[in-house]
Amino acid sequence: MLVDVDITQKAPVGRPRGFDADEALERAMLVFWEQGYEGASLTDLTSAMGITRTSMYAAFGNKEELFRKALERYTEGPAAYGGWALKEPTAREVAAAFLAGSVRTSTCPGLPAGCLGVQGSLAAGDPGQVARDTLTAWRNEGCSRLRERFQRAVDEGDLPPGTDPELLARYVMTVANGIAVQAASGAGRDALQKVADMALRNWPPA
Amino acid sequence: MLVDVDITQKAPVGRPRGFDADEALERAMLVFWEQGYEGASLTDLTSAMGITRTSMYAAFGNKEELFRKALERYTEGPAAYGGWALKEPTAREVAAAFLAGSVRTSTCPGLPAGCLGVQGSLAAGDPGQVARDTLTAWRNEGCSRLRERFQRAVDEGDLPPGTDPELLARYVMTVANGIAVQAASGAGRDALQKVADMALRNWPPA
DNA sequence: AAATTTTGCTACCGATCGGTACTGAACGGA
DNA sequence: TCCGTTCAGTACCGATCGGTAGCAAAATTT
Repeated sequence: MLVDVDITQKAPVGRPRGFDADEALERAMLVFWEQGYEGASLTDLTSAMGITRTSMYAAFGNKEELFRKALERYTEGPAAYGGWALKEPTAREVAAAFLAGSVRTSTCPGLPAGCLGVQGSLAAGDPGQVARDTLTAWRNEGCSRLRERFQRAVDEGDLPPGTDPELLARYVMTVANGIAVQAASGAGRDALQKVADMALRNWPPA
Repeated sequence: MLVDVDITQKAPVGRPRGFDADEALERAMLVFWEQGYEGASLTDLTSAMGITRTSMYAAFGNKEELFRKALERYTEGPAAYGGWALKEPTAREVAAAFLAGSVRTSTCPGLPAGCLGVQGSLAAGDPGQVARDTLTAWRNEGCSRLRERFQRAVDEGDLPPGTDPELLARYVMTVANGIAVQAASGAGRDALQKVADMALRNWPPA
């Protein structure tokens, strides 16, 4: 059996889709962010995306897949501060950048308050457990990235020997998660940045 | 028009209810805690409560009222540590007791992980906005209680003059909320207690 | 121009949602 | 004992849930 591999990526036979899939995904992400997985109905989603149910299923699979892809977009978009923070030179700057990014994204004007990775689905009934588990894994993944980064900082002498990277990572992630909840409760950016500053006042010295 | 006022409270005419309303409410609270407001269907709730839909509506009103009453029970039960913590003699002990209580309740074996006041409803669609607002008010109420307590601590000299009680309260509540999210993500009691300890290492001296 | 493929649309699927009408039985007060 | 009230249970309400079938129009390939 011969298979034609599309090298030029220019030959999608048939009528091309009439909407921007990226922008549609962006809209879906915002709805999930604001209303959570269970609270976002297909009607909410598709009307925000500007497409019909048929087009949505053809382009994204189903609601769970749409959520997964929206989370990926969230990770590379509003939550990209997580990856950037890991590149800071010192552990303390990593933590500060991570918390500052969390504050900024959770309180961004024009965007939903809080964090999709937290309020997307913390507790759910049967039909929403896949989404819930996906988000749990997402948060724990972030925690692991921080831990690895702090472990490196210990190895490099950036953090005092004997420092527990696991604890530090959990601590930073806990504060970030709390910031997200507080933002969803209506807390403002300045107040939360002060909280983030306070959370770093006891950081291990270099 | 004459009205008979029931002074003895011993004359409920008609057939008495055949179930323990308190225990039924307890069961409902657990379902809301585990699955959230939107994720808990009436079928889930009533089958856990061991009563029929009719009895539930007669005894508690509707789903929103049931949730409100379940939250009250949660406040006086698993979340009673909040009230106890305020009675500690010093601000630092208040904060420590609050966070320790948050860790214990969020990771109690046999109970759902996390905090009903957080994961009950952080983001919701239209039908769940009342529950969401109720929880937001509940969390902000807790924040206010802490602020008042810390204000008193400042007035009494327990905290250094110039200390910002609002910031302290927000800080403690943020960490507690983060602990709840972490517990819902599977974090264990010991790990979270270490996080709570770390969060208090920079507490203002007395 | 023919062939192919996806579009956008309506209408619909079975299942479940929160909530209620109706019924017969069980209980208390008179 | 009889009346009045509330019980628990079933069956059902309209609405909405996530997901699809079928179709004519549109757009790209060959």
